[in-house]
Parts: sequence; C-alpha cells; structure tokens
Amino acid sequence: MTGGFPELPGAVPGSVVLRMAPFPSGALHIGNGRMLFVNQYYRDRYRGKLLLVFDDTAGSEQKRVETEFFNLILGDLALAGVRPDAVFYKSDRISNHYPWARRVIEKGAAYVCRCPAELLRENRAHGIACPERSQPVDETLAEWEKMLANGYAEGEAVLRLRTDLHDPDPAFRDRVLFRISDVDHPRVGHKYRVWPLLEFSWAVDDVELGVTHVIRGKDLVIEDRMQRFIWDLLGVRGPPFLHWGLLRVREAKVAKSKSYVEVKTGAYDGWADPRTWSLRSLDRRGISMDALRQFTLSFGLSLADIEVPAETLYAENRKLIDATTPRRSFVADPVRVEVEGYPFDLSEVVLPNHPDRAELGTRRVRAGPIFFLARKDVAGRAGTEVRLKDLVNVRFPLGEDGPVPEGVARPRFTSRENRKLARLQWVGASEAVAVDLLGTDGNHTQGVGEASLRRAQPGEVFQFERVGFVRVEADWKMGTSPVRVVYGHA
RNA sequence: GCUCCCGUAGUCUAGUCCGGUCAAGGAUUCGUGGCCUUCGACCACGUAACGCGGGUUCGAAUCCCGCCGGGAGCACCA
Repeated sequence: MTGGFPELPGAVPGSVVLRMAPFPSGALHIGNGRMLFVNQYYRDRYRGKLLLVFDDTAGSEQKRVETEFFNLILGDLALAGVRPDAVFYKSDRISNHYPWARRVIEKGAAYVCRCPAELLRENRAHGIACPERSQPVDETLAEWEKMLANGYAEGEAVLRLRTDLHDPDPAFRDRVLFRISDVDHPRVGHKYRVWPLLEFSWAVDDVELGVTHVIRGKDLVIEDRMQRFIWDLLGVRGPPFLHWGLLRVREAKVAKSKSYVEVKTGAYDGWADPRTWSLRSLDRRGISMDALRQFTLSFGLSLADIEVPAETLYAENRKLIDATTPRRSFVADPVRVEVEGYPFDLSEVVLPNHPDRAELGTRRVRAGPIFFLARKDVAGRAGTEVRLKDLVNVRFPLGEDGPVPEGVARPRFTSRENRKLARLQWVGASEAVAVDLLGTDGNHTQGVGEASLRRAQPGEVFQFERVGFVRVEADWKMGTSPVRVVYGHA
C-alpha cells in the first residue's frame, strides 16, 4: 500500500546514514509525519542509521527556539515509534562551522558585507554588487575575525558567499552564510553571536556527521544547490539529495507557527488540541500512529504537491481499529422521554461489545421505561414508528411537529420484534452517565452514555454507535463525571 | 517578473528512466444492491483518469517540441 520509493542512489545496505532535522518551534504536526516516516522507512530498508539533528540555530522572531520544544519533539518521535539512532543539537556544533567558513574565505569565495538587510535584498534582486564584494581575501579574513570578536552589532555585518550576481535564479545570488544574532539561546545562551544559516550549517554537518543521503521536503531544493556549491568549492564530497513534495491535509490548516500563537495564548488546549493537527492531537483522538504511518507512506516520495482529505487517514485508521473496538451507546444533546406501555420485563438487556466479534464479550445495559434520546433523532418523528436499537419499537404520537420539549413527547411501545425501522440510539435514564465529547473543532458537546462507560480505562478507544470513534482522555480519572472523551472520526 | 518542481478518475497512487504484456492496476470517496439490530464493518456491482496540441514510431501514459494549469523559492527563518 506504499507509494513509490526509489532506491537511494549508491546506497550500501548497512552503511546508510540518514538525518531528520526538525526546527524546535512547536509540536510535530501531521505534515511533519512525512519527515519521520519516510526517513524511518529508508533507514529500515537499508538497515542504516537515522540521526535526529535539532536544527536549533538562532531562528527568528517568527521561528524561535524554546526549551520545552526539545522534549516535546522527542516525545512526538517516541509517540510515532520513530527511534533515532543518535541525537544532535546544532547549537552544540556552532564552533565546528567556523573553520569551514575560513576555508571558504581563503578560497576567495566569500566576503563580509555590511549593507543593511534591505539594501542587500534590493541589490540582489537587481544583480547589483555591494562595494564590499571585491574585498580582498586578507581583508575578509580580518573582517571575519572582527565579526567573531564582537566587533559588530547584530545585523551590522554578514558573511556572504560569492556566487554569480547574474545567476538566473535570484535566490541564488550571493547568499548569506553567517549572521550576527544576540538571541539568548535556550541551550547555549549567549555563547555564540555569529550563527550559520541553514544551508551552510548543513554543508558542514551533513559531511561531519557522515550523512550518506539527505531526504527532505522540496521547499529546501535551493539549499541542495548551495550545499553542492560549497562542497565543490572546497573539494568535498557530499551526499545526494531526495525530496518529497508538499503534503496538505485538507481539514488541517497545517501551520506550526500559527498553532504556536494559539497554544501560547491559551486559545488552544495545549499542543494536543485537535485544532493543531499535531501528532499528539491525533493520538488523543484515537488515531493510531500505524495508521498515520501507512497513510503517509502511501504517498511515496512523489515531488507533486498534494492535498488529501483527512477521510483517507480515517479510512486507514478504521481498518486498523474497527475489529477490536468495543461499541457503546451515547446520546448527544439528550431529551428525556418516557415510553408508555414499556414492558416491565425488559429492564435490562445484554448487548455484545462488537456486532461481529463475540470474543470481545458482552455488557449489561439497563433500559426503560425512561430514556434519553438525541434531540435531533426525535425531531420530526411525530406520527412515526421507530426502533430503539437492540430493544423495542415505539411510536411517537401525532402532534405539532418541531423540537420536542423535554419530557413531553411520550412515545408508545408498539412491539418487540426486529422490524425495518429507523434505529435510534438510546440510553436508559436510570443509569446514564454524563459524557463530555471534545470535537475536532475544539468545541465540547454534552451528552449521556451507558453505565459501562463509568468503568472505561483512560485512553481506551470506543465506537459510539452511529456517532463515531472516540478515545477516553488519558488524564480522565476513572469513575469521575463526566466521562471525558475526544472525537476521532466516523 | 525570475528560478526550480509537478500535472494519471472526486482524492491519493502504480506504471514514465529502459515505448508494445496498460482497451491503464490499487486505495479512498461516491452511487446501487446484499447482510448484520449502527449512519460503522463486511460482501457484490457500478461511475470515473493518462492537462491540451503537434511530432517521432508499425506502436506513445511512457520519447521530442510547443502551450496551458498548479505549487514552491527569490529572508541577516528553518
């Protein structure tokens, strides 16, 4: 069921080294799953090693590194079942990059530019050289030392690569290699002021860490060219690159930085809020990581940008959990009704936990004569006969249509035999337990469920019949009311 | 605008490198029917695709050219 995964060029089984490099600015979301599972897939296929390298350089206003995210991401990996063979932090390796910078400068391929960022950008767009571009090597070396020796303030100077100002791709013209940042880094504080930018740092680390193949999103293709440029310049041999295209889940406006604000301000219920579409939010909803892996791998390594409905993921999950998930009765927005003429001997029924799986056992459910029914199930039923699922048939009296006020509609018992009637979910009023259902949209729905839910295990997954799969909150204390569950999918 | 990437059914994908076995396979969605006391599962059936136009060839989803459409990049972010 996996999509296409080509051979890694020149891969030798047993000696492949892969790396994945999340930026620690939030919990991993559904899109990041691709990074995890694709790398894991190749690691396993070639019995290689997979490194986790936190890409925690200085960042920016929009993307800032925070301490809590390291463990958050480590936790996400554990959750996803992706075990890295080693963990590195870019911030530990900054000084490793300086000798490389020196080599580039000595090749005459870089210069220290003191243009303001805007001017730099402007000039790049028009292919105009900054005055410093013709800087001789020894002067660049001196300026570089000055940068390292705190001779410049943040933003005052950068080290730029000399490529070709008329390169057809404006993005490739004299890119910045190092910049100065006074950020207080959560791991290394103010130890470094001169920070490498992504492409240079990888030009160094992919080689120093012995990475044999780089597999990353295609938003990073220009970095391939940069890395190769630097390697060619230095006569170094670097790994080949492979990419996957953009993956969007239609329902998920996947933007980690966006969730960041909502989580920080408390608008969201933490990183596991269903609206984040984070890995942990999917787990919270009872979506298995195996389903997510299969879903993700089904797209192969295609470079095409794709948008997939979440239903595809749900279908994958359903296949995995349906056969083993117990059924339970739940009624949202309940209306209390009493059935007239309800048979006295039917105060309790034994129902199977799964319609097709006898081995999942049964449970006893109290019934009648007073029930909770869903308001939307009852609306407009006047004059019609329906079946209370697994129980009896009743007829709603003829009357004015519309919403049924609580306790007013008094359906009348008609018969017991199983007939082809609309089936309504019910919960016997004598034993109903309050249930709080958290929806995918972050809203809570109150309802009632059958008594056996009181004995649910935290984290247990159920199918609420005619509603969908739900998972009991892991931090719910057994026996407390209401039973807190999270909606997964239909 | 410039650079790069991508176009197979509603959606995703196999096939494209090395043209014939592809009157295009799979998954999902949707529709119909069956079955089980769920609107879920399962079973059966069905709808539905090679972006367009040229060219090469006995033969093109596959090779070439042009066009059109979509996406990403053009940060002192990653």
